[in-house]
Amino acid sequence: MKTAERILLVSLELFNHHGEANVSSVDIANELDISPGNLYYHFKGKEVIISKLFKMYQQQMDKILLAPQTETLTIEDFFYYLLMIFEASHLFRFLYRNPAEITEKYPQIVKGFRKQLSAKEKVFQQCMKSFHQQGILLGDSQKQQQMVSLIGLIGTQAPNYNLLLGKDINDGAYIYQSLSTILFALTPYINIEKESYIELVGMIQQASQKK
Amino acid sequence: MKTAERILLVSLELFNHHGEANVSSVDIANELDISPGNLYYHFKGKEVIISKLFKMYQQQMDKILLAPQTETLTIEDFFYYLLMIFEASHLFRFLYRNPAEITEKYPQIVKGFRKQLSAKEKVFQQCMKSFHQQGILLGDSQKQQQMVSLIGLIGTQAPNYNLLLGKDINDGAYIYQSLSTILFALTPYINIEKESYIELVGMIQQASQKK
DNA sequence: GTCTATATCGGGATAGAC
DNA sequence: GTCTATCCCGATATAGAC
Repeated sequence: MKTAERILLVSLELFNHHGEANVSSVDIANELDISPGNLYYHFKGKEVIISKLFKMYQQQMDKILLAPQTETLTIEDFFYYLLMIFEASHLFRFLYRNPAEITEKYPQIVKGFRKQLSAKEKVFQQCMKSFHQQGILLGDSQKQQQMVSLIGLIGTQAPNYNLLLGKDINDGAYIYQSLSTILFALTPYINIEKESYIELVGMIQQASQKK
Repeated sequence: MKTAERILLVSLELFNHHGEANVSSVDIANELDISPGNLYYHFKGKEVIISKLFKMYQQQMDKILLAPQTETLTIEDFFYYLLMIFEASHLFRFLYRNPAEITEKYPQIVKGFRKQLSAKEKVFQQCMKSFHQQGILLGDSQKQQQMVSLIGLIGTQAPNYNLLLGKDINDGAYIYQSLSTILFALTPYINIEKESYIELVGMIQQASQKK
């Protein structure tokens, strides 16, 4: 593997586990057993590394967000879809660990970050709308909007909340909890057959054990 | 006002607005028009300042959490109660801006922080239980637990989510949204008369305009 | 591409005069 | 209590040899 690629992977690993602010360029170089000078030959500072990592994240997410939005979207589809989004975000979870600092320190990525967030919310909105049109979802557009916000909040902040509670988030177990919580909030508003509901719960549990 | 007190107030202000990590001891001294040396005479470093601020927060919160938990707690009581908690947290919002870093950097306060969090969850649990016993709340204990977690997540992470969306959180408008979201999630599970519901929504709106 | 050595900068922290 | 001056240290960044 090329050095540049190794730098990116190791940086991602270290950022995810210790937080971007707690990892210096020297730390990265040490982990790779290369000199800081060499690191700087490939990437002129942490900023460039992070920009690159963000682009990688963006590419992955763009693919997921472009997943076909059929008019006959099922609840199961939607949760599978959420799972994919959450798993992709988990791989780049350092970006969500401290959004305030990251966006202040690296203003270049703020725009992309916000754009992606609103893209996600838009997709969620479309899903809700589709459910509503199919008669699956009860509740006016205001309720739908609230559901979308709640999904956004849970999806982006669940890792931080778990960190706050002192839990280790590296295994990604919180993803399963997030999906459960969303299902909990959504259930009263949807028409879903009991067996479909049970199947969905099963799917979520299965996903959690895959790790 | 004594210098020590002024230091605490100004520090809190700066931390809340710019984030603890972005405010150096020199920044604090400059804002107060005193020398860094003088600052260190009163508080030996940022750590001591933050410990003190956290204690102040803890005292405020302890008072609120000790509020009498009657067996006839109403939904309105509960939301008023949440409002008090959220407002107190808002005054010390820097503590929630980057929990991961704060707890790593200042291990002394971690214990207190977690203890307080679990105290809050415990109180929420009692409230849910009370509602259940009064026949106000539907749902088994698992649902109740999920509700408690959701309230915890919203209560602690809503500011960060709004920061992520690029909103200014200093006016505290997100508090109103948080209460609305919690009401949105709770409503399907509670027996509440239409007029009580409307009154509650009114209370929340009123609180938001108080600022 | 990779190394060593070094420069720079900012924040944290202290000594000693007033 | 408050100031100035200074030190220490870690992180960023670069120059130049190999």
